[in-house]
Amino acid sequence: MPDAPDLERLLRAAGLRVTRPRVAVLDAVHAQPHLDTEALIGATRARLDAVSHQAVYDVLRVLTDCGLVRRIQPQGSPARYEARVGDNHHHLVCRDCGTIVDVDCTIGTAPCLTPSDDAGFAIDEAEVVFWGRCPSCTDSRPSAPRSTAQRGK
Amino acid sequence: MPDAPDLERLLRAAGLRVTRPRVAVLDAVHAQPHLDTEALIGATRARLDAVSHQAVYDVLRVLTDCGLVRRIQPQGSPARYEARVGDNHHHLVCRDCGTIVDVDCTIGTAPCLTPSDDAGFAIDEAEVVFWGRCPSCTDSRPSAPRSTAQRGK
DNA sequence: GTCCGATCTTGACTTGTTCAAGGAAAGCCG
DNA sequence: CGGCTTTCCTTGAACAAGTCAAGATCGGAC
Repeated sequence: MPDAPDLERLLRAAGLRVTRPRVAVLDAVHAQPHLDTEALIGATRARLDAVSHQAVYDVLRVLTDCGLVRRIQPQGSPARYEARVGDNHHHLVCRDCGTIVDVDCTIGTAPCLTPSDDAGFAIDEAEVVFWGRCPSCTDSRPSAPRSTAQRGK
Repeated sequence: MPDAPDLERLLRAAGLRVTRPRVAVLDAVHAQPHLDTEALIGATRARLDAVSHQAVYDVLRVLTDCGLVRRIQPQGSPARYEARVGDNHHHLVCRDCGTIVDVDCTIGTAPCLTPSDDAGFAIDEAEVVFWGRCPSCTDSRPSAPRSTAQRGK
């Protein structure tokens, strides 16, 4: 996990100004992947006691736009962010508790799959989400109710 | 495309009461795939002049729960619905205008892919979204701004 | 050290969706 | 066909996530 100078370097390399909120948000995303915005606001405030939620939203947008973080948003979940970018990996999502786990892409380069018929589209990414039930949810409730993904609150 | 008696049969087969709103919503979803909720409310009202938005939300939830329609929700877009269910097909989404196109699954049976490492998950579905630019957007703006998917309003 | 423009704070506002209470209608039964 | 029960729909309010806008503040070039 990169330390503060590394993070600053990342920001500068992307042509962004280095500010305390940006470093803190970027650090939080590196520290814990797949957090939603609300959790990231909390994690950012733990690093830097006062930041507005708006600042976090802005920073996340900027970081996403310049490719320093990736935004993912499985159905039924608010936006989540992760720092693994550029390696085209995919995700496993638990239908019961909402847990997200990374999976490496089997193929390697983006887009790792190509559709049978591209309908004339210029495709640049294939996003894959594997839906299922994580080990602990499988154990606790062998056959759970079908519901849209709800994260354990 | 199924006609009214077919739709009623579908509802009954799923163990649901047949009501005018349900038939109308189901018909609308069959008629035009990939509409969002707001558009579906409009389409439903065209068939049946007064329906509350809440009824449409409820009906869509029920239809989704019993598998008569499928709910999809690409990043940055509100929920959309389609009547093709059970064939495990995937989607192509235009980053510029938000257009969604169906693509048949190359493999055939769900889950059509398996991750390199399933982390102990019991996986039942692999959802694939191909991101790119549709033919008309490619023509009009050879290199467009990167932005979260916005549908042309 | 100064200055300019990018960035953050504050606070209100949209949008998409859900909750809750009561009235209406579907379908069973006689 | 008419009543009864249960499910469904209407109305209206509430909620969550995210966005907009105006002004204060800070980063970094000079």
